[in-house]
Amino acid sequence: MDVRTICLGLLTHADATGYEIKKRFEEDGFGHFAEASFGSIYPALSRLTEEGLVSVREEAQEKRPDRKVYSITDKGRTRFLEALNRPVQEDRNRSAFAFAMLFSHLLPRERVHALLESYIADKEARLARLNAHASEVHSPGELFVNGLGQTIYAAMLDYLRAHRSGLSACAEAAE
Amino acid sequence: MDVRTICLGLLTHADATGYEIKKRFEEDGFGHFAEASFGSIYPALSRLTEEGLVSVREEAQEKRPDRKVYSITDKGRTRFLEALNRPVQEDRNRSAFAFAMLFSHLLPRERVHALLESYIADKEARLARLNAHASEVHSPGELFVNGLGQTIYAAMLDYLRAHRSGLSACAEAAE
DNA sequence: GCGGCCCTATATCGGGCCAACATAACGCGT
DNA sequence: ACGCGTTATGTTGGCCCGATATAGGGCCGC
Repeated sequence: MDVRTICLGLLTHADATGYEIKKRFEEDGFGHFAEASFGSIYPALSRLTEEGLVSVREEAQEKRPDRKVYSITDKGRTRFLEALNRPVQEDRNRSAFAFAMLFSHLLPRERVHALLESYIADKEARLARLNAHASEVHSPGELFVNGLGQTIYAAMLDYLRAHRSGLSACAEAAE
Repeated sequence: MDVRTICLGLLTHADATGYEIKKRFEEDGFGHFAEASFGSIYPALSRLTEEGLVSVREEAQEKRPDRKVYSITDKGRTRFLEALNRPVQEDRNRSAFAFAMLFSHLLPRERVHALLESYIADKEARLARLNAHASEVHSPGELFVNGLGQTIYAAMLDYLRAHRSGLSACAEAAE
């Protein structure tokens, strides 16, 4: 699932600029499963244009940089379907928080506590965002993925809240 | 949480070769939160050696490549603690499965079904591995992270099983 | 009214990281 | 005798991210 494919997917919904592609994933909360930085989106769109998988129209704006609005072409749609039918890669997750918790016995109690609390706050915010967005979801697939995300965050929050005090206590003893 | 830090962390537990570092994360099931490929582990260990954060002893084996067993140095432990006390990066998750499900209305019913079933089987296997490893866990931190992983997988499986038939039905209608 | 900050918007660059490949020998099954 | 899986190290091409650059607009406080 490279960034070019992610861009093609977004463009099957609606035309968009590179900036909008990035924002949409963040706002819709699908960032849990797929995201990309500007440093990969802009080159991806350039190359998709070269390959004829998307087309561009430049909308000159007064006193702002030109908007480059990208549209997916028929060739692009075909290529996207091919990508969807290739074997899917395994999930890749990386959590610096979880990694740090593996070494909680090496950390001061306050550090473990602060890490836990800010992690919980972050997950709460993400859950709320997904929940807020659930009503304006169109396709059954989006509803499914939104629900999956909410399920994961809710389960994590339950667990984190249930174990927050226990871990901090252990860290204290080892300090 | 770069690969050098991950390697240092593993080496606080026990000396290891590059090969063993990779295996340990896979076997222990912590691969959900942190993992690295050989293509980054070996260069990471070389550079850690240059920087004096780890030391190497070569164990020549007959008729096998030499094992290079790495040990963390005092300087390495200090550096690792510094890394643990720096602000943690946000989680990064990428799921080609979830991304594909966003476009289930573009896919044939059998494809959606096959994707779902193999995804469920994969998560079941990972949950089982975490569960099997829970008994041989030493530190409270590891127990916490193991439990967090199990919680996530269990919640995902509940959700996937509850919604597997619904999604396939929708894909059929759109085919 | 002006300095600071966030938002829109595009783009590049260094460096990190991965997948695939290369090498090499062993043991096990068939 | 052949292939396959496991131990073990390493390189390479290419993808991707984070930081940075550029640039004007709007808004808030002072």
